[in-house]
Amino acid sequence: MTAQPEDRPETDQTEPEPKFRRRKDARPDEILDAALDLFAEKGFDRTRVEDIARRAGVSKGAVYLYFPSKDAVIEALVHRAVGSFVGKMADHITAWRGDPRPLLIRLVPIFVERVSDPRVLAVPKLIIREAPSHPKLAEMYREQVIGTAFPALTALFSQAVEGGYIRKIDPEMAVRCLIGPFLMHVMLEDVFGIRPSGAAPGELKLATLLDTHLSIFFAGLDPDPSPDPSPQKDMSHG
Amino acid sequence: MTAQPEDRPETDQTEPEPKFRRRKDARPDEILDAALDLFAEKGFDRTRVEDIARRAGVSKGAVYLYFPSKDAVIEALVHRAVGSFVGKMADHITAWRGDPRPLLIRLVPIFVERVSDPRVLAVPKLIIREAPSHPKLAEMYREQVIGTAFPALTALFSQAVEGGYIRKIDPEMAVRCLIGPFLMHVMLEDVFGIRPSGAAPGELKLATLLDTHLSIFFAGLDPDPSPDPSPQKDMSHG
Amino acid sequence: MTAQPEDRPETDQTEPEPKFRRRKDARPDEILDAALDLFAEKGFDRTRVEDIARRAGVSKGAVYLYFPSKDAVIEALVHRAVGSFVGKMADHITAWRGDPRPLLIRLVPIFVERVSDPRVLAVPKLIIREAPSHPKLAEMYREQVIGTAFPALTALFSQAVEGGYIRKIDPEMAVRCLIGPFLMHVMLEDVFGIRPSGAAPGELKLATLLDTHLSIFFAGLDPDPSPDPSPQKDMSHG
Amino acid sequence: MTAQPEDRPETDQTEPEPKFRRRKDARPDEILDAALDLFAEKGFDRTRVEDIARRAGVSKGAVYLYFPSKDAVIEALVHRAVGSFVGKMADHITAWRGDPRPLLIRLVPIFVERVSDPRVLAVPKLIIREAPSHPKLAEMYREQVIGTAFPALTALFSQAVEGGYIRKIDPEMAVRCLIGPFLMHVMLEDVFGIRPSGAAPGELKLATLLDTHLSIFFAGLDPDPSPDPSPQKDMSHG
DNA sequence: TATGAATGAGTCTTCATTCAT
DNA sequence: AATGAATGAAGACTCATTCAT
Repeated sequence: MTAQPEDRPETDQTEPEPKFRRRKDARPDEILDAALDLFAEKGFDRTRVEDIARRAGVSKGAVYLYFPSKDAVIEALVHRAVGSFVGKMADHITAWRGDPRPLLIRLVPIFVERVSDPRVLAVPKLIIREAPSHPKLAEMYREQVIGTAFPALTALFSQAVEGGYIRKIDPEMAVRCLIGPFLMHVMLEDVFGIRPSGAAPGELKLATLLDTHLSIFFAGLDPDPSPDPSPQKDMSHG
Repeated sequence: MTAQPEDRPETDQTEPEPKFRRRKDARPDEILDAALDLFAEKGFDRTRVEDIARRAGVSKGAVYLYFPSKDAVIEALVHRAVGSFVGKMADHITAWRGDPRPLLIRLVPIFVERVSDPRVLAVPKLIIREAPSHPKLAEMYREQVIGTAFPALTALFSQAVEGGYIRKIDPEMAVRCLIGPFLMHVMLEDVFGIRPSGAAPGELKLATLLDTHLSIFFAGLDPDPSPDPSPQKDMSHG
Repeated sequence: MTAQPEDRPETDQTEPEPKFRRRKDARPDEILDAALDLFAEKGFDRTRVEDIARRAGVSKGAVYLYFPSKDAVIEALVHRAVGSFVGKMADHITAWRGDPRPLLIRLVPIFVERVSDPRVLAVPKLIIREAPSHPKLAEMYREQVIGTAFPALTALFSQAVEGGYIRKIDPEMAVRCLIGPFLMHVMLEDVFGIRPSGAAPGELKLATLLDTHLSIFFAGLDPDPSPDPSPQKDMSHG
Repeated sequence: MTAQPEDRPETDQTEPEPKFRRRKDARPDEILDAALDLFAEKGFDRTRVEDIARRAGVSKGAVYLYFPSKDAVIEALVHRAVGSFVGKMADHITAWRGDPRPLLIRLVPIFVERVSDPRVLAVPKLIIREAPSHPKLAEMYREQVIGTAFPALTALFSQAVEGGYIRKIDPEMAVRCLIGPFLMHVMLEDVFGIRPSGAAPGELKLATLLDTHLSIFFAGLDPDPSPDPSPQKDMSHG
């Protein structure tokens, strides 16, 4: 998942005129940044093109200089967000053989760090909201992001089950179990403003979630000790 | 979470006039049902009051006979959905002492069955989408549903950790790990149309997820055996 | 060529409420009348939908209750105008055999009387102006009006030439010679405000044109007497 | 009626710098040519200044270097078109005494040849269309062209009637009868794409019209022979 | 109660015109 | 002289809401 809006400011530093900057090439990104903020805040339909323009520091008409329509703005937003990040991660995952946990222990923190950037997280959150009215968005994201990451993870679990490295579980479902807690965590904050006790507004404490989740998930993946006659695990409950 | 719109038609049978103005008092619910379908399909902003009216089989003006505004419709929708279900469940959870797994193994399937009803699931999905433009909705849902269920589950894990029934994990995060996979599963279907291989459109295969998830999650909750060899687990719970 | 907007006012007299008249069926025509006036006055592009609405005594939105778009208004205008008048005239013309002059001396005044109604004349004038931006309009008029009348007149002259009733002229061109003077007359007034000396603004003095034109045109049609001295003209027709 | 835009390119050959800023003073004319094409094709309102600029091969801003506004462009167009042609013709006409036919048989073909140039014809066609929104245009054309030509022709017929050279007709109307067929012919092609059978698209076959029209019109002008058997017509003039 | 015609505020989009470069 | 990015006023169209019937 996504955008690197932080890259642009640096190039601006060298610009001689900070006032009337006709930085034709920077404008689209500035507009997208403004749009992302507003869409995340009020939703696509409640955001006026003029709002986007104002926040980007340009006039209403300028938006149409770079994007043919309001719909094109949100589409460009998603397009910009789907970078090579997921592809690279998927490659690593696909190449892996054996117990997935050593790989995940390295990769999940990278993923977590990435989604810790509100701007990065904003895109999938936006897609979740606008999917019914903008199927194109969901389609793009599915093709470029979900469709790359999920099959890779599914294959990872699949070969691990076959190799006996982990418990016999449905690989597709395991992927949902791996990622789900992060989604839950993020949505709880985004939709209801519910944060872990002690977290400041906007603070996600993803590290705590990561620790808790992986400690449970990884332990839960251990192969069933049945070939081992000693009954050290007691499942005799309800 | 929750309407049972299918219940109403039966009660209508007892009405004396089945021809004229039948189900007079059912109108609001019919309108809400129509609205729910449309909001789920196209989102709140893209649904016209006239669409709702048409689908409910009434005139545009009739909607305003029962609801003062379009916003009131979506609010009533959420209001109707938050019944006593969650409260009852929360009571059970709060009363529980000891290993949470025996309780969860009973409760989770009930929860799963409930969210298997598309109409029930439609409400939280709607809230997720409309939250930024309708904070009231999220607020209601947080107060009545999330705010009841999550603290109860948190307390459940909390006492279990304290009692040594499960691994030492952050209880708030554990709740996210418990529910997250279901959210992930549902959103994958809803937003991207991604279903487990072999599932028909609309089919959720929640049972498979439930099996996989709980087998991992429950095993993952086992107290770490190494630092604490003595099985001090107390099974005396109610 | 053709609306009869004058028919409606009479039916209104019987209406009980002159104020809030929800005469759903009269509205479209009122809107078309307003639109015709304004289009004729300022052109299609310079006329705002709100102008039309105001002149028709309704709100902007009401226009969209009856017409899906501004384009649809001008199209409906032309559609309404192409009535059966031309068809009936064309039938008479087509049925005629022999010297065309006795027929024309009856028909042309009827045509002239018809185009004396400013509302009737407004439509072809509008089409002339909007043809490049609304090819559909020109197409409709060509199919229903021009394409009916001109071929009929061409055939009329054609058979007259063959029968030796008139001079050997190109029938297609003769039609242009028959109608052209009226077009010239009308455009002179419409475009440049040039009227015959002594005519009041808006007054067309079509009768004078008719007299002059037909006296010249009819005399001009006489078969050339020199090569053929015998008056073989056959006046025995319907 | 009249521009000769084709004249300019030749004069450019004498320019010393064919590479840089060639035809500097030709720019306005190039812009007008581009504008004329586009106005004729899509109408004034549907033509964007940028379209004109692009077709003229200059930037949008350049148009404003030569013309203060879009309206000024169309006005310049008409201004450029009203040359001395009409004036000279009118002088000839005004000077004439006696039967107008010998004069017309010479002049009408010249007029016809002139309007055979699409660029020349484009201007009056444009005026017809834009008259309601640009009264200034019609005014200019009326003053310079119509107001010169029509009175001259009217006087021509007037003196001919008085001298007994032609039938007693209304001179003003006779002018309409003389020019009308050409207008009809041209509009039929322009508005409805209706051409004489056998004519290629854009081909006007004005010669055929001219033959037909003048043969009828001239014969039609003959003084009524009945009351006066003696052929008093005097054709002896230059 | 119920209807649906009517309203008009709100928003996207276009484009003539300006102006820094 | 020339460019084209930028502006913002203007206008088509939508739709929540009202209200006469």
